[in-house]
Amino acid sequence: MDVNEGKRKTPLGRRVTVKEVAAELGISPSTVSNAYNRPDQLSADLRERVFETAHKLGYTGPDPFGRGLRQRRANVVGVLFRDRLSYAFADPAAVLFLEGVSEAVEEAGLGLLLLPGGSLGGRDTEAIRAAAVDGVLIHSMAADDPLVSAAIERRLPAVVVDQPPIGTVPSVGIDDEGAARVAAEHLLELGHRRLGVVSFRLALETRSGMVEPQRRGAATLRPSGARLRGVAKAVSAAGISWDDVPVYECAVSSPAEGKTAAEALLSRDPRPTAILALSDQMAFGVLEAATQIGLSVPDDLSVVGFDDVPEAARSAPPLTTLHQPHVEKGLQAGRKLVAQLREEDPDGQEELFLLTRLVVRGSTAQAPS
Amino acid sequence: MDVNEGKRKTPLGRRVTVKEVAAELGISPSTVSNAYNRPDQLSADLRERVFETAHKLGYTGPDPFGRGLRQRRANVVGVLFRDRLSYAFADPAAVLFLEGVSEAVEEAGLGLLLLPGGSLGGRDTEAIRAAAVDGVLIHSMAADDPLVSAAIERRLPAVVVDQPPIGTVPSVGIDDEGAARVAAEHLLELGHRRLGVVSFRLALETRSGMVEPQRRGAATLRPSGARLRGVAKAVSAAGISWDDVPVYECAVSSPAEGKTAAEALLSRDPRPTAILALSDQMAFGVLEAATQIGLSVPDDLSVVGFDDVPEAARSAPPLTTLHQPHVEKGLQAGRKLVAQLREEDPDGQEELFLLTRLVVRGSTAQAPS
DNA sequence: GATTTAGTCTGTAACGTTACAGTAAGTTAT
DNA sequence: ATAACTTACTGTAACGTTACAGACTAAATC
Repeated sequence: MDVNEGKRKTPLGRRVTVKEVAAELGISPSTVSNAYNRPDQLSADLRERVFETAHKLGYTGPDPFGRGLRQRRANVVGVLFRDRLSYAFADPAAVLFLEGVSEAVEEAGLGLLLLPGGSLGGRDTEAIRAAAVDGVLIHSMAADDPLVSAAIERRLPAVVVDQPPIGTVPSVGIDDEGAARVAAEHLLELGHRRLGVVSFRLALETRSGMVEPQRRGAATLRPSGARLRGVAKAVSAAGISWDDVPVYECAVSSPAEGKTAAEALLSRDPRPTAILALSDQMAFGVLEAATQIGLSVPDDLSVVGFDDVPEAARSAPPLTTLHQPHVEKGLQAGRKLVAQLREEDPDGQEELFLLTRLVVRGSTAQAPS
Repeated sequence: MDVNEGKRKTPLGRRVTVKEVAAELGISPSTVSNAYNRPDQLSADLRERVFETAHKLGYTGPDPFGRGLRQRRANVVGVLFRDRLSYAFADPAAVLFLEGVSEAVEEAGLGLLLLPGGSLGGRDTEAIRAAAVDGVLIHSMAADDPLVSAAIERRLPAVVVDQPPIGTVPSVGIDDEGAARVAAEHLLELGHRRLGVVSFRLALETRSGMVEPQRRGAATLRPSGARLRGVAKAVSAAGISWDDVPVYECAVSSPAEGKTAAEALLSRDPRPTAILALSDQMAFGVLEAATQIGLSVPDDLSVVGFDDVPEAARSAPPLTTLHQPHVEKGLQAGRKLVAQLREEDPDGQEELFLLTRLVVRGSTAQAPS
């Protein structure tokens, strides 16, 4: 149960503290502390002697816990993920986001603490309550997630990503609706009239399968909900009934799920001539399904992805996809959080939108006549 | 400079503590603490009342710093990376490793703190010294890296990955030499006699370019050094002089660098008929270079990768590569560390080797005659 | 009726650090 | 010669928590 059953002693017995180093040198503990934290407060000579005796006694620098308690600061920012961490690492888009975040925290000299959203079902708020962090980045969580409330309650500086601002908590994201609309319009302009959509999760709870029209509007996860709205607007504008466009919801954004989704969509009659996937990962699964069924992409089937992960340029065929600046998103979110930590005056309320663009590659073509 | 210039007050003024909650209810602070940490130590009724008043006063649970100081435990494990964190996230192999680590820490209910190895040049040991962690995973660092010494000096439970055990610190890795030998033998068995090798970094300092024979043995980074040894043994056994096999060292393991490397190798006369890349990322760059030069893979050029990242199965052509259980590696390393945290009796000295295997796909074929 | 056991709750003393206010001596300016 | 700085160091009081040893009651056992 508990992580520490055994005895809790350092090999050498007791832990060495500033006090002991100070005693050994006949100076004040403050001076030892200053040797590590404010070199300008003592002579270079004494500082050197402090380090020497510290090393001799086995003191390895200020204890993080004592320092944290005193300074009320951890020099760490937390990132809160919707699902288990291992899911985040399996999602290239999330990884690119983290790449950007890590750039921001590194330039500020902070550490990066990853916090799991708990096993998919049970939302365990313990980790977020007990985390020693100065601020937190909330990544793509449902608006009604108890984890978000737990984070907000701690009144830590925070930034939310891919979701509307909450109270005074600023946000960073893209225009999901507009972007998806552009992607759909690309297919419509190529003459496709029978589309299929592969979406990822629409709400907190997990499910896979076809999405009935009445459920489409009720998404609590902003990205998928807004994107479906964008597609709906595009097809309606083209004179196609949105209710007639089949939408498949995947529980996780993976090639395997995307393949399952494509199999379901492509077995319908009439068969779609184009599939729009709301993530590249799922689009790769769509490509695989098409190949397996014997459909040629883009001749028999056009496929559009969303994200433009690096692999999209290398797939067979190269994927037409909606580019989203994932790294930049992480960088901006991280910087926004760091700014809050520094200035303590939240520029609040602010919502930052990053630009997207359609990248046309080899997976889309004119609709077959 | 400092992260906190401004005033450090909670919106509501002072921070609420267990003491205040206790005072409000006329009970002992210990009891309030117990309400959160040891529910069996008080009546369900009182516990409920504690939570109520806590909420009323704005107390959001035990402060992580105070708790950490008292318990001498953070419930967090750190992962130490060789380079900047953003580099780690850009490397799929490192990400898969993290996926495994996160699985291990989640099953133990711990957080995951990522620690940068500092900007490539300057090794900043500050982050590792000041990190509030219970243990640390040291990922693929050079044996002589000052960061490793800093970590070891703190006498934290630790596990090193892809590198020999240090003192009593156990390790997890693969048989790099044997694995690389298998990969090379595959090419030799296909009749290739003119090989080229694309390696990643051999030592702590960063450089790119051809590797002269005398430098090949002096690698301080275990994976690349051992793998080159494996290739050397394979080619020597086939009657080829290792000194005649061109080796190109890339500063980072990326497609772009791999492409540059391949361009250098393929412009040599006589041109290699097979290239062995020590990572899939670099192999993808080799494929790209070949296509651009007008060489067909595998007809004109065979390419072998190393890692078997998921994308290897989807590239054009699908990549023959040496499979390495990255996720498993992270999982085992994480579990080993957690075991140390729990039992405090390091099973020490232990070195765990995971199994690898060659996965033959479409990027290798018989040597052209 | 005496003794044990179990269930609740309490008081205090660390945990290791650094912010802050201050002292004492030396240096420079007026 | 006095005042005003500067440099180098000191002492103490928190920071917020929980481990630990016990105390008090009520119920169970002999």
